Amino acid sequence: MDKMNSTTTEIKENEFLKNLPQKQYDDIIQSGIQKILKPKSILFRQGEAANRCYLIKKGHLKLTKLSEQGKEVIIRYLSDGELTAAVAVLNNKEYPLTAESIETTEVIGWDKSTLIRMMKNMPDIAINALSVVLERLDNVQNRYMELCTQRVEQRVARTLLRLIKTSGLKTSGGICIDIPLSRQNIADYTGATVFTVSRILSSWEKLGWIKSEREKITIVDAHALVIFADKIE
Amino acid sequence: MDKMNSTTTEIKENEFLKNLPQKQYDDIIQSGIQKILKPKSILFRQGEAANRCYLIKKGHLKLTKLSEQGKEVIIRYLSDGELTAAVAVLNNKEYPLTAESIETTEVIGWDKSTLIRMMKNMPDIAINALSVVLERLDNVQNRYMELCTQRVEQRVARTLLRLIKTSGLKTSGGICIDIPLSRQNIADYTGATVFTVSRILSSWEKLGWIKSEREKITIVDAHALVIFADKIE
DNA sequence: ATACATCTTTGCGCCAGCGCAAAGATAGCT
DNA sequence: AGCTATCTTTGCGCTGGCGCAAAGATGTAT
Repeated sequence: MDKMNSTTTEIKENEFLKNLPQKQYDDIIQSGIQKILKPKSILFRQGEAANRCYLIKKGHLKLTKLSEQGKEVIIRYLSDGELTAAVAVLNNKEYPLTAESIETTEVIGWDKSTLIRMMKNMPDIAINALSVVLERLDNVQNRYMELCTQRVEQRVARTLLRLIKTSGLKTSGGICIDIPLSRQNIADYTGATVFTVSRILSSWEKLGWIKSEREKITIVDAHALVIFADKIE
Repeated sequence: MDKMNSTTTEIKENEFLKNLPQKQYDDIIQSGIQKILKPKSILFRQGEAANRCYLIKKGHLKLTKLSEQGKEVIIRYLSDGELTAAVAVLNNKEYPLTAESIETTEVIGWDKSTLIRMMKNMPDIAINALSVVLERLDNVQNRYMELCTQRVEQRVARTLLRLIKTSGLKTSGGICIDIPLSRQNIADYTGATVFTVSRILSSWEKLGWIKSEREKITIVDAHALVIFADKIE
């Protein structure tokens, strides 16, 4: 059992704190505030004044936005090494979305003045941050395009494949997605409804492509899913 | 007749080159390559090796992505003061999308080494760039949410209102969107089809909310459109 | 002027996916 | 063990918006 990684175009090659001398690295870690979140707790909430940005040391966060109709949309799942809420801090605004921990999650937070000071003293940090954010932008733009051009089935397939990359765990029965993931979550993430997602997953289970339990999905035949996701019709 | 601006939450408050001493400003401009694009010409194409990033001095760019099915999706319209393709340059990749000029457009381009050097010497540049990109990320995430939760009519309404902010021109008959904008463009931008967009605009024209000619739209009753865009049902 | 290309409109049929309802499955709590 | 809360599945009807076809409108080149 080991973490999946690499092999595809979406490798996590941008780390916020990469390429830094040990001394600077230590300094940065020191000047931040450590937090340990219990599962399912809120790190910050959409609409609150944004005073800190966070780096995930360990665990996973779910980023969601609430639409005016009160529907929750999942913008992204974040895992270790990723940065969030830089927007808000830099531009002195409200948090544009809500961040909730999935499991026990450790983060480091910096406030605006500290962040700015660090970036002015160590330009590499600003460059790294830029690189991380650009990667994220690219990701959302790709999903925006998919939402415009593909139908639900394909989007769900791609979503599962993406989740494998960040949270896949090899097991004897296939690759298991190592975070609790309900049908509703997938629906909120892909712009669909629970019902449709449930029907789709059921059909894939019948085909033997996946196995699923409550809030847990194991991909048995990833290849079949890849073919399906890339299928043009 | 004057350019619209401000009044709303989406003020363009992040400029790549703001807060810089004149000397540095001049230095930066000097080290870039000026280009003047004729209308409808390609600045860079999706998939090409990315060697430069660009700042728009004057004019408008249309950013599009081609889906695997060959459908064009409009990711964004950019206007003066905005930055593009930083992704590609920083991460040494291909351009993730195509940039095409709408009218005659002036840009300045920097290559990777120049950009990095500038950011290391003048951290404010990296911070500004970060701020610009974060603003863009926020924008796409909002539109992603809209695509997930709203129906075509509302998305089109919001799109027109957004375009007013960056490219609106007050005229006697209302606010005109000052770039050639076809039904197809709006469809590609909102994740809809030409037909649906055409029907929607026709109905609004009957209601007296807008007036339209070929590739040109004038908003007569912006207020009605705002009410409609915010309507929860 | 004429021809060609592109953009726009409208009718009509169709279906992917939603919405609701209701029942079954699974987990946590006392 | 039993109760409650949450998650999942499935049937069924409905519709927003797509897809196609075909005609009209507007702009551009020869």
